[in-house]
Amino acid sequence: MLLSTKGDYGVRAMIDLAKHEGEGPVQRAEIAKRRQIPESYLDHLLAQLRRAGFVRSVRGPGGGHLLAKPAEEICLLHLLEALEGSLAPLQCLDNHEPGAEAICGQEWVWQEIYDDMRRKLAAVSLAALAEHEREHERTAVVNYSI
Amino acid sequence: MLLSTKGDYGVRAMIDLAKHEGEGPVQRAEIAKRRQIPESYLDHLLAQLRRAGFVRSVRGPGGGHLLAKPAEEICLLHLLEALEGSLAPLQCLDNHEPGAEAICGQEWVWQEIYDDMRRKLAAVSLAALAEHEREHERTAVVNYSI
DNA sequence: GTATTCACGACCAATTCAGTCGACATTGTA
DNA sequence: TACAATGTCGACTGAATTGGTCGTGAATAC
Repeated sequence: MLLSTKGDYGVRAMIDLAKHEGEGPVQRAEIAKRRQIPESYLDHLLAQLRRAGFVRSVRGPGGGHLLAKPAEEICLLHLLEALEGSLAPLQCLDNHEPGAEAICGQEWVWQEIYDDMRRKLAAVSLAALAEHEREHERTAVVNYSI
Repeated sequence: MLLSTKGDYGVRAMIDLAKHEGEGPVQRAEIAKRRQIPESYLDHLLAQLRRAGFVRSVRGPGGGHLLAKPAEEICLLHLLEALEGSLAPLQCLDNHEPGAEAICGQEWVWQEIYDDMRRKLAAVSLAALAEHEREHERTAVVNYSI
C-alpha cells in the first residue's frame, strides 16, 4: 500500500515550485538538492508533471521549471493521480467490473475508504502544502526555504 | 497503492472459512475453487495465516482448515496487516523518523487518511464480511455457498 | 499400508522500481 | 557566432517484489 517514491518525490518537487511561485524558473539541480531527490530521476518526474499540465519548463541559461497554474488550483489528488496512476486499493473500484463483488467480498469496505481518501486529497491544495511547510519552518530548526 | 493479491486472496479465503464456521475443516482445494485462487499459491497464504494465529489446520483425510478463533474476534485490519505487512502509505507514518516531516511535507495529510483507514478496517469483523456476503447472495444470481 | 490431506522450501518468469547515462535541443550572453 | 547553461528524451540496468509452480515429505483416517 506504499506510495511509490514517484508520488512522494513528485509532490515534494511541486511543493518546492509552489514555494518559489512568482520568482521565475527554479532549476532541477536546486530542487533535487533541497528535496533530496536524485537529479536524473527528478528529470523523469518533471517530464511527467509537464505532460500532465502541472509544470512549465524553460530551456537555456536562467531556465528551469515553474508551476503551469496557480498553486491554489492544484490539488494533491490530481497531482498524485498524474504521478502514480489510480490510487484505488482494489482494481474493481475503478474498473467496476460486474460480478467482482461476489468473489472479492470486501469492496464495500474499501469503496468507502477510497472515497474518503480521495475527498481528503482533493481538499488539499499545493498552496496549502507550501503554506503548511512555511508554518512548520517558523517553529523548527531545519530550513529549506533558500 | 494497490492491495496485493496476497491481501485480497487471503481475505477471500478467510471469508470462506468464516462462512463454514462450525462445519469442520474446509479443504484448500475447495477454497481455491470457490474463490478463484491458484491452489498452490493459496498454500502459502494459509501458512502465513496459520503462523499469524488466524487459522488452524488439520492433516489427513477429512482434514482442512478452520478459523483459529471466532469470526467476530477477527478484524479486517489485523488480517490485512498479517498478510501485507504495514498498510501505511508512507514509510514515515510507521517509523516516525524525526526530521522526516521537514523534507516530505505531506505526512500530515496522509497521517489522517491512514488513521481513518485503520479505524474503518478495525471496525469490520470477519463475521460482518461473511454476513454481508450472505446478504448479497439473497438478492444476486451468483452463489458460492456450497 | 495406502490414500488423502496439509507443510515447507526451492525455484522461476515477469514486472516494477528506482534509478543512470548519453546524445540532443534550446537559448541567453560574450 | 561560439559557447555555456539548461532542459528533453530514450535506452539501459540492477534489485526487489509479485505471483506464482513443483516436488518432497509428514500426519492421519481408514
